[in-house]
Amino acid sequence: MHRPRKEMIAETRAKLITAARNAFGTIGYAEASMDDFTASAGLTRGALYHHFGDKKGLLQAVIAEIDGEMAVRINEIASKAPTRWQHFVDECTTYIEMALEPEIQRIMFRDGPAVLGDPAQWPNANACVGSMTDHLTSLQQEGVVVPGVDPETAARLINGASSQAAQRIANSNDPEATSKTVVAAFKQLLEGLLKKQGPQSV
Amino acid sequence: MHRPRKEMIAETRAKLITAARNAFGTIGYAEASMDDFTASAGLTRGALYHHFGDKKGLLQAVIAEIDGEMAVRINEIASKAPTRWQHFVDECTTYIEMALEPEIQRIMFRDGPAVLGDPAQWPNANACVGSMTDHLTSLQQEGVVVPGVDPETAARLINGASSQAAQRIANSNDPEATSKTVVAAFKQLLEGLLKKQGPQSV
DNA sequence: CAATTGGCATACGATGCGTATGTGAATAGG
DNA sequence: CCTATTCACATACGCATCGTATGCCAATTG
Repeated sequence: MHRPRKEMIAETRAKLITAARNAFGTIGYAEASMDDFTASAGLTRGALYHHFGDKKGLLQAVIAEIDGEMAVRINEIASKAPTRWQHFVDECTTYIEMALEPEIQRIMFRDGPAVLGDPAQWPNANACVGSMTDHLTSLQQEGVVVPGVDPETAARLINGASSQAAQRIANSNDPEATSKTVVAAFKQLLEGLLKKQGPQSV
Repeated sequence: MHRPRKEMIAETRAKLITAARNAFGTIGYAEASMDDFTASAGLTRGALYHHFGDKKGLLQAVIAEIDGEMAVRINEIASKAPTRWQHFVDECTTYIEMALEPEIQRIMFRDGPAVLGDPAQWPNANACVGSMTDHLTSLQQEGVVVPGVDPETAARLINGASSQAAQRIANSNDPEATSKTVVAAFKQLLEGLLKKQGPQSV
């Protein structure tokens, strides 16, 4: 019987990540007491330090998990759109939709950068940008996107605009209406990447 | 002699703000000990609590000061460009340049949002966005910018892209070269706001 | 079955925070 | 000019949280 041991360990890690994710996503990283949320998982800080080194290490694990989930959702969008460009646009709007969740805003956009620094430097947490970069690269090779721009750079800039878009919608009095306005402006900005004439010809 | 009293008070406030700004901008908000940086200003936490209520209140004051300085620099750029659109673009690139400073990245883009929430909701700290919004509104009325988009929304999205642009340049191995690439991509995105044909006719 | 690993808890010291309270100097009123 | 009061700021205390050092028990290994 080799499994129970390994299973229990994995379960402990998962419980810690889940408990921390709940705490970080609601009251925030700084306000989350390690004693409190480890206790809510039926554990102590001893387990936390053993598995993740410190509070920042646990945050990294939480972020890696969320990033993975976001990447899955981004990739699920695939191939429903009539053109590759439209597909890319859909990907972006999906990203904005995900970014509407308070947990994602708090952990990925606010506390994460404050504690771990520039998100672009995070290990194991750039799946979404990677996906967008790939698509931009393809679109550029196909002649849909203007040749001058660096795909990864563009993906990063779009990411920044996306997160602002999501925050604006989420903090609005009328999210439904604001969403229309914001997404329209966002798509307009994306138009800047298109070659003049014939975006829908590919 | 009514002055010395008021002057001393103002000086105390200024010293606290300056000391906090240095601490927040270098080691970061969370790591900055109130005992330490008040002492470095020749004061104690008593003065801090008296004037600013708590650590967050002091951060708000620091942010208001930085925002004011950024707005001044943005407005100084005025009227050097041949067209109003070019003027707006220059404003954006100036914003990116300012955002290259580690102190601004740390306080305005990372710690600030984590501690005080969405920057769009900050009181007394939206001068830059306000300025950009005004220019976009004018440009739209003049027919340079496409009519559909909401100016403030667009300004916010551009702001998000700008901060990403700055972070990418600042964290690059070769900031000079990266700056060219990033600014080029950024300007390309801005093109999306222009009406087709004749951007330089106004 | 004995030895050892390691997953996790407990205990301790240190640090930083918020509040309550104290103090001395500057102002205002008579 | 003298007294009372305000108020800017310091000091003192208790509490929460963190990191580390240590201990224990179950599970694996040979």
